[in-house]
Amino acid sequence: MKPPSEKSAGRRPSAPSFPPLQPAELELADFFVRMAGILGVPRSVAEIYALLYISPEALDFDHIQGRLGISKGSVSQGLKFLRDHEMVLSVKHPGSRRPRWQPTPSLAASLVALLRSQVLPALERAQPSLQRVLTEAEARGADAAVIERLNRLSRWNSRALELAPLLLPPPVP
Amino acid sequence: MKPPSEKSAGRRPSAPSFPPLQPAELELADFFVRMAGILGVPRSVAEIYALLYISPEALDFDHIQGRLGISKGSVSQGLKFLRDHEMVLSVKHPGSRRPRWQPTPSLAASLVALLRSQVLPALERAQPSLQRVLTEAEARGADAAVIERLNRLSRWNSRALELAPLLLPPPVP
DNA sequence: GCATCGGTTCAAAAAATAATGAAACATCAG
DNA sequence: CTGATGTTTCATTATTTTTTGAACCGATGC
Repeated sequence: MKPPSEKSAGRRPSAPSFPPLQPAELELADFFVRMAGILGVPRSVAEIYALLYISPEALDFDHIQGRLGISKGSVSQGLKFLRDHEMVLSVKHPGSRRPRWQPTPSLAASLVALLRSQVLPALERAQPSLQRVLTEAEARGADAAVIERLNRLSRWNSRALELAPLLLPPPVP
Repeated sequence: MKPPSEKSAGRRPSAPSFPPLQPAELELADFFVRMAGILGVPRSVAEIYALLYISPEALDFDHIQGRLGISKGSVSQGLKFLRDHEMVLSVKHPGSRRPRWQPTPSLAASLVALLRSQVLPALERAQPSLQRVLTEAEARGADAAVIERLNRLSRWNSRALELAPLLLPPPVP
């Protein structure tokens, strides 16, 4: 399916004056990249998260870019993604205009938010479709076993939809 | 992240003598494709599953290829994937040499098998890494908060590993 | 044997996704 | 206002993943 191309071990050049990732940092990044891969989150995003996760201090934009050796665009988009999913927080250091970033306290909550954003929309979009398919099948007097299958699927989906908001309460924006 | 290219709505030409997917079938296929997409399962695989799911009869290789209008290679690989993940069963119709395929009775079980195969290996590979990262951090007297984070992560991971076989019992092959 | 059926494999082509970086934009300080 | 700073946008490029199809392989029947 997706044997996620291992070879990217070769380090990219870091921007001037920022040290590249150290072995332990690399290893953690690797872990996050792999996990993120399961849900199709791009590596640059996972790397940013890993870096913030292992850093004692909140880091600003340039630090992130410099240490990971990735482009401005990637950092910007990566942070946007992480922000949107409530996986990072900005702290405003006094004396500097640039926000610094750190992971939100609860990784669990972050994962929940992420799943939520991935799965829920799919379930929602599916609901009317499944309904239609089912009705159509019944209308044309389709095979009983098939109708039963479709029924189960549709019930599943709507139950999941009902439950979702309870288990994964949406943030109050 | 992955706005899964909608445009593939244009139907591919079906092989001679097999009708293309009907609207209801298309709609169901769409649903499965979307769901599969979340876990990075390729569309051809999802389409095959959807077709079997909505068909009253088990279908053979040529039927699948013909109705979906995809290549032999894709059908072969797709069926292999579905077999490997215990999502389809072959029934041998008497009088014909070719196996016919149908979905396994429990979609839930299938999903579990799929998740299992995706998540478990990642957790396993991660365990020693996380351990190393943690030890290293402690050894060099890293920031206490970071050590705490890493600890939690590592504990999480190993707990998940312990639990996994209980929740998702491996098949007896 | 050897020809045909049923598929599988795998290198090459096509499609999808992610990363880059220059230009555009927004905000703040003066 | 105006210039500098800090970030976002987005067309282009690079990378990765998926699909294709022809060559190949292993039955099975003759």
